[in-house]
Amino acid sequence: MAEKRQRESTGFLIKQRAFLKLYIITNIENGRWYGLQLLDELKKEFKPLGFEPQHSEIYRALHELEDEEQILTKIKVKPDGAKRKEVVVYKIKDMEKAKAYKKLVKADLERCEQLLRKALQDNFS
Amino acid sequence: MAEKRQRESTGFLIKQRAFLKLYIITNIENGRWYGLQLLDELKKEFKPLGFEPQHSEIYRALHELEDEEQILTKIKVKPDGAKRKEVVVYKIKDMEKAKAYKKLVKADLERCEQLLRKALQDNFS
DNA sequence: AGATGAACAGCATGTTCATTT
DNA sequence: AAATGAACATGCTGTTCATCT
Repeated sequence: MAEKRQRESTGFLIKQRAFLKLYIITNIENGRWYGLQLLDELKKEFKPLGFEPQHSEIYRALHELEDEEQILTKIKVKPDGAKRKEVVVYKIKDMEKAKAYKKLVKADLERCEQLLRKALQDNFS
Repeated sequence: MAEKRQRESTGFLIKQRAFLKLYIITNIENGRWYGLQLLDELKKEFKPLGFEPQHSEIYRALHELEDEEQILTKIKVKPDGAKRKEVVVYKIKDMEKAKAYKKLVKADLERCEQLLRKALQDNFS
């Protein structure tokens, strides 16, 4: 029944998922958001830099932040006028874990920045 | 018989393959190199930043630079003492293409740097 | 149409194996 | 063992489909 060996990272650049999780946490620290709302916001932010995330990645990030990281909880909210579908709004569940997660990602972002910086220096000067 | 639709990039960070190709070109501009030699050199360079590329990625990068990009050519060389296997050494075949490729990657690296920079600013200040 | 979620599919890349000297 | 190359395996993420209001 097929052992599944897991695969190691070679430590290249940060994954999109982690990058988005960081932004999601920060946004939710400042108020409640639901999935597509976050998608719109992030698309708007990154489009000038050529990056347009996909809705499914946002949902996957949210689900992992809830189930695995245990950083967020969700509340289902029926919107006002209510001809639209109910919305799944998230808020911070564990502020300590949120902080710890952000700290990790920060370190990785800085490492990645150094990698890119180094590449620019090593290959163009 | 199964049409294969191809998939678009969302434009997140640069791929490892392109990153390595850039370094390979630059190294080969300054002399001849073969695969494992490049691997050792690059591992040494990046290890302090937590990145350790794999031998197969180097070979794939070299093969693509030869076959698809048409930037390199190879020469098989029998090493001196010659108890070791012959070595596949590469040199620049098309300098113009090499320059053009590097220019593209440079632009992408700068874009990626901005993305990371932005993330650090947006989430930590 | 707006929102959420899951299934499906491709692709980049990590892992292993084969071959040669 | 050093070197090259290819086959195989897995995880990330893009695409599509289903369901609901």
